[in-house]
Amino acid sequence: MLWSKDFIPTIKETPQEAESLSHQLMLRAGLVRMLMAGAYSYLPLGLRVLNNIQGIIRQEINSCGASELLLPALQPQELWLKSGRDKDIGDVMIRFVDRRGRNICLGPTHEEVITDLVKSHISSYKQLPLVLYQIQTKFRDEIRPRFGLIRACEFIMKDAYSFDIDEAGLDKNYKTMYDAYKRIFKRCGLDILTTEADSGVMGGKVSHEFMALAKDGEDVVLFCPQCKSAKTFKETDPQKCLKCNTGLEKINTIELGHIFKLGTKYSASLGANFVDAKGEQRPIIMGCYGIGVSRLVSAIIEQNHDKDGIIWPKEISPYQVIVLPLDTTDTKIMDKANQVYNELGQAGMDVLLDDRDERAGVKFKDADLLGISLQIIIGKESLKQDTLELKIRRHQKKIIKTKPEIFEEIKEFVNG
RNA sequence: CGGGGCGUGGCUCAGUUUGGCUAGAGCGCUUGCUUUGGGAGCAAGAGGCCGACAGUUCAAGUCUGUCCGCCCCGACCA
Repeated sequence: MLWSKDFIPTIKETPQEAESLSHQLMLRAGLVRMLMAGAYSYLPLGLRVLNNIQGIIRQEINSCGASELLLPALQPQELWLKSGRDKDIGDVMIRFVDRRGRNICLGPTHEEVITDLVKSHISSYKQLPLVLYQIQTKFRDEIRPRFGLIRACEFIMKDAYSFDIDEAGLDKNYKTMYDAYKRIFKRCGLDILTTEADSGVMGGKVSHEFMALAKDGEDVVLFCPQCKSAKTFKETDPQKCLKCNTGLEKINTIELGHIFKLGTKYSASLGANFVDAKGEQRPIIMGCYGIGVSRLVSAIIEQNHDKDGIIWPKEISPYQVIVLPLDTTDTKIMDKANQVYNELGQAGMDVLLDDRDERAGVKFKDADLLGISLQIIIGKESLKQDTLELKIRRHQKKIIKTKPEIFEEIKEFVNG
């Protein structure tokens, strides 16, 4: 992609509307723009990041034997009355009456909808277990949207649901999902803690949260430096670890994922039963597994940045390489830049060419701000010596070698 | 919803305390010349009903009231 044809509005100064660091960098790097509090437009670069995150999630969740589907955001409120959650969810759910007088809501989550769907097509233990998931936009009229994408009223969630004949099956799916979550967050370059958590509105007995350490995070978690374990406490705060008696530390985190053993809460209330081997009707045993996909973008930035801007983990980087010709009026430099750009593209790389007629300083600053993993700098020097200059954004390390050698370095970086 | 802060060209802000006549700066944008490896220099331009409405006054960006919007702290959550 050519920068001049793309839409990457970078901002030099810190926007007044943003206080938290990830929010500031997202705006400055041209990833998102606010439409109103809690609702954001994803610009081309932001969408690329989002797609990369979703790609990782799909790979890992598919490998758990789950099938992706897509449920409607529009839901009948009736389902929520049946499940008994209508009152619990309260005003967080966006409700309206359509022209036919039906009471509709915009889905804040989809346990009811998926249970209703599965109910009419699953009738035998032979059809179970089943794991379904979707990546979809959720709507919640949050009491206070804040920190940009961290708490938005419209956000993207990956929500998976497991259906089993017994607790043992649920335990197995739960563990599989738990392990997949660990892999997902690792590939996203995130340092996370898992905590035993309160199930809240979701219901069920057991749940775990996946928390990213972040200075600007809104969730305070109690962490035991000895056991490396953490717990969220809603009311009473113990001073010391219950296992080893070490003093607990309070740390700020962002909740990225939450998984629940739901049991029969939804299957029982909505009548999702199956016939077991003995011919008896029993409610399906369910689990649900959420990841805040758009929230991940913020968390990744919180954990991967320096004073100059974002440093994307390589699988997340909106482009793998950015090529910086330092003088667009010099045809030799531009020829070389175009050549490198084309060859990298032919080699299957995602490449951005900064073909703007800007001074070198502007290009360096913007490239560092965007945080694309690799930069190829083409100026008079590299032209004279017939070499290429590669800069790795994470350590700002510069490598000057011949073109084939640099291409080899890039390959190694991407695959290594 | 309760508490606090803010609202002035696209962006960051000054000016508001103590009302005063054509509303400013820097960045960005347009044109020209010069520059060209870490957000260039000079020159000439374009761009504003000072968040909205109502009031006080000879006079309101500035004072009063109401409303709207955004940010931060609390309950909620991925």
